[in-house]
Amino acid sequence: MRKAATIKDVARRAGVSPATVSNVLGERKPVNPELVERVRHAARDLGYQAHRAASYLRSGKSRVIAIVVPSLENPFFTSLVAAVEQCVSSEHYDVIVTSSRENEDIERARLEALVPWRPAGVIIIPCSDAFATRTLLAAAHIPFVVVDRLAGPVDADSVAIDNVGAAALAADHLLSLGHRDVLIVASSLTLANVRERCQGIAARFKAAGCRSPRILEVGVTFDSVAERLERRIRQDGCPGAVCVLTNYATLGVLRACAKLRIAIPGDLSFVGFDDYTWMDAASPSITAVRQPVVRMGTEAWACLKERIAGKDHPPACLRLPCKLEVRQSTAAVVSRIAQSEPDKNLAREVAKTS
Amino acid sequence: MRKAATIKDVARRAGVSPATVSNVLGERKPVNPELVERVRHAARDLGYQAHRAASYLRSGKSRVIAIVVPSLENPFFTSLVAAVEQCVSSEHYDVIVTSSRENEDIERARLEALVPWRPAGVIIIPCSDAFATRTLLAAAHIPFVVVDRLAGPVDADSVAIDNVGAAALAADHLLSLGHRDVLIVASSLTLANVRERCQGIAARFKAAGCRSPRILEVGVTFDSVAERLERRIRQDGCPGAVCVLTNYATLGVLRACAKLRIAIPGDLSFVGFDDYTWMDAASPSITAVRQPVVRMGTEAWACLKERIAGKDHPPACLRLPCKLEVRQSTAAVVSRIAQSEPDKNLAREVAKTS
DNA sequence: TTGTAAGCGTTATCAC
DNA sequence: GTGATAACGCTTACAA
Repeated sequence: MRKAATIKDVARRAGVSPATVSNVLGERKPVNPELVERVRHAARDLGYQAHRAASYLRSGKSRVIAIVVPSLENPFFTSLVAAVEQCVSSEHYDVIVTSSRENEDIERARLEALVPWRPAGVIIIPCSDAFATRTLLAAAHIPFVVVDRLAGPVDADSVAIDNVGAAALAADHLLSLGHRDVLIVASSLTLANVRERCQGIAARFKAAGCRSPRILEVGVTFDSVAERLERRIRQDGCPGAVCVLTNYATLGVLRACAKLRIAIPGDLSFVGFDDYTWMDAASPSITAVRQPVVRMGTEAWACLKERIAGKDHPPACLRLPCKLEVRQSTAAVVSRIAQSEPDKNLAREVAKTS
Repeated sequence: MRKAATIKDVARRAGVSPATVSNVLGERKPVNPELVERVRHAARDLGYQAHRAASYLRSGKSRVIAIVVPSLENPFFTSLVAAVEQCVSSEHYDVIVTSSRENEDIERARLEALVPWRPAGVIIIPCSDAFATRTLLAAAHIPFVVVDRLAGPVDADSVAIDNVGAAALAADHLLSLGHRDVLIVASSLTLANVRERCQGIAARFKAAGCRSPRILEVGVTFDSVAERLERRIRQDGCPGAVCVLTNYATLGVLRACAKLRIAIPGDLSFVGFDDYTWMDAASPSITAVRQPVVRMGTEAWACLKERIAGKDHPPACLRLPCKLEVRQSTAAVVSRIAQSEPDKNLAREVAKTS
């Protein structure tokens, strides 16, 4: 038994034609119950499995979904992959996963490698708002859904969080605790979702009659976050609160605080972005905005499925609400002095710690 | 341009035969430079991309690697996926990813769905040592490499860490700090890798003339870990040190300690398993055994590639060394009393906290 | 209801 | 070096 059994082998063994085998196994056309039994039996005996490449080639239906994410080291993205994989596999599709490693050239190269598979559909988190690679998918007539990162109004199906609302949750929480001296820490303002989150915070502060928090851009790597935040705090002193708008930055802030011996929430109240298990286990546990990642995955798949089915409505544009998980890293402001005037003593002390 | 261009379209446009197009684009046979140019040009004009299903069907070479992991929510597994994806995609293979969600039935179902793709090879972390599903792969003559979880001597290529040595690193570290009262926390002793890690610790303690640490099994979910550890500490008091042998358990221990107000490393020294970014950012930062996950991925791919190439040597059995990252969560024992006799005061105080 | 035969897009074989 | 032609394993008209 060196080579795998083919449909002809099964047909011969069951004493029927290949077409009948196909009809039985694919449950396409009604077949005489007796033959069904014989075919099923023969298939089982031979361990027959239809060759997917062959059936796809003939039928034109591919049963493959590709998912492209900027990184497989970021739990937000892998959770999305997990969610999609679960939906999709329950409907007998398989998932090709690919990472662009936050690099547009890699994104393009990976997509070029995917197109020849002619997947039934693609779910993609582009590594930049420009999403220049969309032309590749459009040219190949492959339906796709954009998740998480998208610039303003897109003329394609998209699923993301309500960025403005998510950030507003964090802002309201800090405002209600009396914080006015807040620093926003975000990866890069070139991403529209980050800009929207900033707007969400600014709007709430404005509504509360406060000046907009300053923004610190810190890049996408863990190290750059910690380093730039550290430099900022050494220069300008420690703000009363930090609100992070991208998940990687959350860890960088914690490291910087640990290094500078800034107590959370004593010296600094802290709101993280994304909600991971470790945030609940950390001491103090971290208050954070939780993205509905599983729902994002299921909604993206729902969108995509419609397109695969050939539905031709105008682009869907889903914006999902987030939740704020309030934990121990945020506390009420105690003195009015500390909030209106950054603590110069701490700043000086911190500067010595080098 | 409703349908994608085929090789025939390119041939017609370049004024050559399909065979020549195939030879040019696949760089199989030497072709007249002038024709090469014409073919390349025509292909570019038409945006031609060879249909992978068709080429696979004819050539029998699939360029797909499947990777099966027990979970896509565990960073150790996703890092492995990331590592493999990077290796494999650089050699023009694509990756089908599938999660068994720690369930043998799902593992079987997913593998049954994969086999019809006839992937060139499979990299799998089985969800149990039994790895009953291996027969599926063997029957289909699909080469595979087992990673991380394997029971004793396997007659298949395997890549894992040196479990005994990894745990010994943790044991030596704790011993050198004067710890004798150590509690081992592990998911489940039904996994051979966990048993080996326990042995590694026991061996070092024996060599140091100490009694073997007790072992607490805590299951595979975050909640069960925290809950069972909490119960244990309330009953028996707080040990001088905890050594965790599975990555999920690391977080559970931290949560339990936070809840019981056990200070790390003041009351309890703590060694985690696996080394994630958050461990470095946590306060205190966490001493942990680091698995060489990227190397595990590259080695698994190297093994698999040999099998795909048809090499027929006896099964490779790679065991990679781990490193211990010493950080702030472990400290030397201060008083001799505290170490030989668990602190009953703490235990009593803790019991009140309910 | 079942069988026959064509053909999906590619690559391999073998003439030329 | 190049081009017909067949064949990969399957699905699907269409004929019986």
